[in-house]
Amino acid sequence: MEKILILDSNSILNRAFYALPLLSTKNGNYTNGILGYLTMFFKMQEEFDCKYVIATFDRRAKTFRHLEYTEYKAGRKSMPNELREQLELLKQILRAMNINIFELDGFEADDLIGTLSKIFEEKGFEPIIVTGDKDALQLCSHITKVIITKKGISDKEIYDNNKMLEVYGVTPEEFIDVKALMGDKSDNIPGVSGIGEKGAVNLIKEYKSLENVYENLSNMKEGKVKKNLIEDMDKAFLSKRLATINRNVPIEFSLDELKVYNEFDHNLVGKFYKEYELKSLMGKLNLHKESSDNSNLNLIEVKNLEDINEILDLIKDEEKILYINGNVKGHKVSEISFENIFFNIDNKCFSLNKEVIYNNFDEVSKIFSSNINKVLFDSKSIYKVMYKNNKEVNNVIFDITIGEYLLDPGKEIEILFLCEKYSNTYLKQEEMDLSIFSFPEIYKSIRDEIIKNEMDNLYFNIEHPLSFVLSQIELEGFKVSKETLEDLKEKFEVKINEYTNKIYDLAGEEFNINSPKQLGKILFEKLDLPVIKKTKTGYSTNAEVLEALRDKHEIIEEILNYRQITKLQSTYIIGLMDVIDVDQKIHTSFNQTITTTGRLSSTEPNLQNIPIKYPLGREIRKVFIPENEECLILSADYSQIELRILAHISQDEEMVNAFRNNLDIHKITASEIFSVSEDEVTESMRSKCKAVNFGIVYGISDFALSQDLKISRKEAKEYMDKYFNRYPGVKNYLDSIVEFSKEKGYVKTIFNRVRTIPEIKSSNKIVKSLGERLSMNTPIQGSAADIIKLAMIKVFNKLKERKLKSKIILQVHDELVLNVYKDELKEVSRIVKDEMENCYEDIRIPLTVNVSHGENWFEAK
DNA sequence: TCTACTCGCAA
DNA sequence: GTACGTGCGAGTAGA
Repeated sequence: MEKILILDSNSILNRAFYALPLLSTKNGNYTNGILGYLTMFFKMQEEFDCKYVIATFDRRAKTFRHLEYTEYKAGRKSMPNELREQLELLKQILRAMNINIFELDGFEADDLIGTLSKIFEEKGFEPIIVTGDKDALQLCSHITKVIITKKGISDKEIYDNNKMLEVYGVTPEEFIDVKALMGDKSDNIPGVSGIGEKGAVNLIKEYKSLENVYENLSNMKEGKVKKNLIEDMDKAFLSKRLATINRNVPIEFSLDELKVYNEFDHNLVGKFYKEYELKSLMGKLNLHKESSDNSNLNLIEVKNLEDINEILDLIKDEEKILYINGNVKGHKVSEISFENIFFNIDNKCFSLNKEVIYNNFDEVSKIFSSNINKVLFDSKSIYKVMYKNNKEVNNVIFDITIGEYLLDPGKEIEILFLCEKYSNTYLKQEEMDLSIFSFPEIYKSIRDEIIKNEMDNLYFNIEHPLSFVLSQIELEGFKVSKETLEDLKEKFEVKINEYTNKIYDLAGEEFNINSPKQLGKILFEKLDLPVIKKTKTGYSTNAEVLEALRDKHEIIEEILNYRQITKLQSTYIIGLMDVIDVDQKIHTSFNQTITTTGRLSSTEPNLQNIPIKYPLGREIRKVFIPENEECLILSADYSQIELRILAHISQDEEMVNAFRNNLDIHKITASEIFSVSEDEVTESMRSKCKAVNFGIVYGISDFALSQDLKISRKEAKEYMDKYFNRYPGVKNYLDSIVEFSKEKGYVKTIFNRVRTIPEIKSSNKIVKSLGERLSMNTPIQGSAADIIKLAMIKVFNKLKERKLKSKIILQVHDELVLNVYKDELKEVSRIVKDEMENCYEDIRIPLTVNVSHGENWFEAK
């Protein structure tokens, strides 16, 4: 029997939308509902392989049910904008996929489905109805199946006549009467009060129909049920009319008009998927013509010196571009090495495995040091592995990963995806090696897009050269003192034991203090302390909660101490010990393509979050020491760079003046806000203003500010309002940037770094205000990131130009750390300060940098 | 071994 | 009523 798939589209889309997180494309289109819908569709199609597919939709017009009963579906939430905008797009995609769309004013999708399934059953088809809604169960039969999707899109239940009898004990037709009795909250169908699913099913099982229930009312035993039935008789019959799906909707069509699924233009649909970034669906299409044709992509395996010489010969033509994809493995610097390398010159592609590479390393190196222009994927790794072996990499003109990052920051960069996005090549995971064939197209597309978006200065003068600088910083590393680490470890261990014993004592039993679950049990059940806050899974035991309980029980203080010191011990002491390389140094790894604002991030280890706030944690900085006795650690940090940038772009007169006169900005702000003279500003006033400034820089909400300052949300809001009153220029600027973001959907930094803000279009108030804060904060934080990156390059080049031995060894967002030779201290201090302060000259107010030095990172502050 | 969750560090 | 800057990492708990 020929199968036909009928999709209750509104229902499925709705389920998918709420089941998946709110995904959006870089252009700000929401796609989660569509993705879920299509994923589910492909699953069904794979299982049933139907010749025809029909998608039915509700229309916005009122239906006969609304005319009969004005309250029908009353109180139902209107569709959120994020979902509504996906409807039209879904229809477009479905049409392209040869899926037949049925919708009709005055009728719900259910009625169309009922009618269609009846017609097709009569024509000898086997209809398969897919919906998230149990209403449709009345439509199943011995032939027609109804599939109910469960738990979003992953699970399903298949119903036919027999399954209905098995599960409910009633036939599909009888199920209408069950609904008439029990009603339906979501459709606002009243039913009979006091009768739920169980009661309704039992009545219909016994009497077979609603009509029969009422005919036999007199035989029924007295009681609540009978009373309710009598009282709600009108409601019951009304409910039946509402719940009955109309299977005689006037639709006319002939089979020849129906489009046959699978005869659609897969490439056209592929374009839709590509545009809307539905990459997981790509594999469902038969675009694999290109990838199955990949047999014509002939990767030449390089086996020996002779083959390498062939490449060396080819790259003599310096008009050409050499594309390189080198996979580097290994975490520690001492362990990194090539896993393999792919070259593409003039569309001739070569692969080298690690044996070949290392057996002929000098020859292979010549390819990298040659004069031909090169395009790389993840240039930093290549620099690292080559420079570690004292080999050069010359004439790198582009790095695909960094380019893509600028076009679409905050998204993981995958080569297979880039092949799809920019060169229409669909490769499977195991065909990854063939991606080198797509490099020329990917490169040209990304480069052109960068130029088109006026990001060429940002790319070529900042991000591109920065990659090399970072590679050198990582290779240089930060020397650490194992002895100091060991000392701290022992010291902390003693304390941890003390705290642990005290806590066990006070709790009256031993338990795992590290487990919030177990700790919660002790605190809030055994010791009966008041519950301040809950998490998804139980009691909250975070610092804020413990702080509030401090006076309630001695144990709290001990737990806070325990937490503080175990954090230091495990994350920092043990954590750092694990990553010390054979040269007694720690080599962090900077990620240049992670953050949405343009900041760097640091991993293995993260050296950008070494403690400083509290004395005990700060001790850890003593571990970080100079390279040798001739050296010192030098730290240079920008003073208030974000606020200075805010003053610069907002042109707020007061703020600009404050910085021009190099005043204490938090203090000034406090005297403004609290209307007192500067001398009268108390420490508490100042710290409040500092928190407000902080909030603006990091885009926190009034809620977060109130948490920080331990004040009410209202008060927090008041501080912010006062702040904006005193700095009208700032207020103006922030308002205008939010306007800009709403209109364009993105914001930019001083150097044209772009971040799209899809959140700003959200109908969810929380998400939208998050979007507004991101719009305000990204230009500030991002511009600061731009500037320090520029400074890093300038300092690096200056040190190199002067042939100084001192080196940059770390960046912590607004701080550069250097290993300085004592005999170079004066010169290096001057260079660092000068280059950092003056790397961006178009700024209206001075950037100031504080430079200090010491025997370790602790002292250099 | 993997994932989800909670917690806490920095700029 | 909700859950409210980011990125990294440790640890527990459950599959």
